[in-house]
Amino acid sequence: MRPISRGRTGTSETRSVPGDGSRTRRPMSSPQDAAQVAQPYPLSTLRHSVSHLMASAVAKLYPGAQFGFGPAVENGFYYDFDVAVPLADEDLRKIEKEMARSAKRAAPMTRIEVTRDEAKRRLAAKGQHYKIEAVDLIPEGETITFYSHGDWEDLCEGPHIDSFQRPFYFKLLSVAGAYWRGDEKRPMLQRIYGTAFWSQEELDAHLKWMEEVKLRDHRKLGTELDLFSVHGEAGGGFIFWHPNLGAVRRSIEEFWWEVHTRRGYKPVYTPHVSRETLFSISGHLEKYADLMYAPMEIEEQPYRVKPMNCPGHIMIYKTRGRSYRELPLRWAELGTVYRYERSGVLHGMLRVRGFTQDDAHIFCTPEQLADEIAGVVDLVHTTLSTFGFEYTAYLATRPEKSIGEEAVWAMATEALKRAAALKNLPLELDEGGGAFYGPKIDFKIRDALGREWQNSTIQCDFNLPQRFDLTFTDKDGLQKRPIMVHRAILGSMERFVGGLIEHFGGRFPLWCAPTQVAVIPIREEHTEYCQSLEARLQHALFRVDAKLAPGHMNTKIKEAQHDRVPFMLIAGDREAAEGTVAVRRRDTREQVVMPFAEFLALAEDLRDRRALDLGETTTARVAS
RNA sequence: GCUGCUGUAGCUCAGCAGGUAGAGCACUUCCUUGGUAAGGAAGAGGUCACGGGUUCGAUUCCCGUCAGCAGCUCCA
Repeated sequence: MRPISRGRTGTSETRSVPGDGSRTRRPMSSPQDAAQVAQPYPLSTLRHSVSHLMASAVAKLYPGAQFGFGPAVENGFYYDFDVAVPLADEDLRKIEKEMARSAKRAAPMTRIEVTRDEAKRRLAAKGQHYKIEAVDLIPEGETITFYSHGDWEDLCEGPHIDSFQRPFYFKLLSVAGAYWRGDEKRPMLQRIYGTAFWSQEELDAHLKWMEEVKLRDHRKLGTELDLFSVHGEAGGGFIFWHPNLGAVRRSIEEFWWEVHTRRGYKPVYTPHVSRETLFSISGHLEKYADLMYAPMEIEEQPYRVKPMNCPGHIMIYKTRGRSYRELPLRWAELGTVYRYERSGVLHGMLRVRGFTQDDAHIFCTPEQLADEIAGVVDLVHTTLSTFGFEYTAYLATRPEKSIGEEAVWAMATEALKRAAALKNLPLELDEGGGAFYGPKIDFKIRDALGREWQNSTIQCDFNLPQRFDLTFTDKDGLQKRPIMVHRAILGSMERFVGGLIEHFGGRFPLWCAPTQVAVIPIREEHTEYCQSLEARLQHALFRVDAKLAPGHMNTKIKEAQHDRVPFMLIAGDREAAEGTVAVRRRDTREQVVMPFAEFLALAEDLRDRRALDLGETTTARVAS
């Protein structure tokens, strides 16, 4: 299906939607992909064919163009070109027009088989040296084919649609650089992304979905809702959390500590800077040197800012002898780490240089491993479902380059499997995807827009306990080595909250919304009553925005709507006299009048059980 | 880091073939006392990202730096 993209698998085909910034946040198929009506060819075949059509248009418009690969991808297709001039958006429109013309002119697509030499001869005749290289990537013994339409032909395994006479709808979306064969040491080509569908409706729906993605972009909402900022003066990749997002984070942290405390985790705090020695014992200096910041000198000793929290937790473990009686130890830290990321990869809150992991380490015996992992699986479920995420779990097994005895790997992998089985967690297999120091379970969550990202992880580690010579005294009096489990559920506060902004489109559930209740007086003389509402709400620990400044009620309602405040309480003569409030929920224009105490009880209930919705009111009368 | 693009008021953006700038929203003040998404008027706000260069003169042209955007490569 993607013959000419042989040699490239996976990652790049997940990047077709603008606004996507990281591999851990791949856009999945938009809903339209699934909705297509029965066609003789899969959508990907159409898209791949359309990429050929695009290539032929580029060949015509930009003589001398060299061609790379042009596969169908998740949400469309791309083709890489080496053309002398940088392509801009206007060029895309030009190419689209030429595509439409040549689709009419040169409708049928035909396939021919050639020998390896013939293939190279044909490509050499056109001076297509990337394509000649591509021929060499085709395994010996495989049939080599060209597909053509009109006077354009392309090395390609197919399949393709039979003819551009079939109705189809396409759009070219963006252009950006891409290294030839994904190798940064090779020349950079220009990649044009596009998409195609069988019907105009599907194309429109997809474009609309892309618009929605753009509207929800956490960077856009970050400005619009006064959530966070980054500053040139402070350097890229460092997030400044504004009070609004601070409130969101605090709520999440409280929730996080709550569920962790329930599961027997204890808080620890470790320094941000340590002597380099610590990281050379841990091996980070060697393994992760390129992501660590340069040393700073303190009294002639090199110190480093921490890229990970684990060595710190290990220091605590090692302060005294440990008995089997006290295992498992579960130590948690919202630990802020700093990692060097190349400037070009920084992306809002999703890819930064300083971030806070919701980290924890479990020190346990091999016998305890499965139960401990099962506990984390529970915790992952509790946490993710609170935000309305569905997820898939992947068991990542031993990679080629790894350390540790086979028996230990087998034991830990078995423990992961057993834990999953215990919790009825289906596991997909990620063969050889484990860390070099142990197997793991990764969780991929699916957000409200159908995009997938990876945050939660449970990793067994045989390496660090060994490097730091961790021991515990077992029942039999022998010194034994504990297993260390690294686990993060949210991943990092930055990435998780950045993703949450998009998942909720800025409309946070009540429990973590920046402002939870707006109080709006109808006239200035209702200020006093509104102040009393504000005080009572604040006393109940709600974040309240009492809009008491002079100004019109309508404007205040508009502001609260803009800020996506879950509840608006509006109060005038009647409400002040009766001790009631007119409650208006976000996303509806309806209001219900109820006694303030009733509202308070309702809101507290929604908040305290961290409901995703804003509830319903059945008892109160609808305001006239 | 690489390729391409971008940086003008708090935000969204005009403008300038080189003669130091404008709109809407937001903000301030005054008027408006309004029952569910923008009442009216006036005002304030800019070293046109920063540093060099070319020029009589640079926000505009050139170079560099910083930051951002779309990707590539790599990760929570």
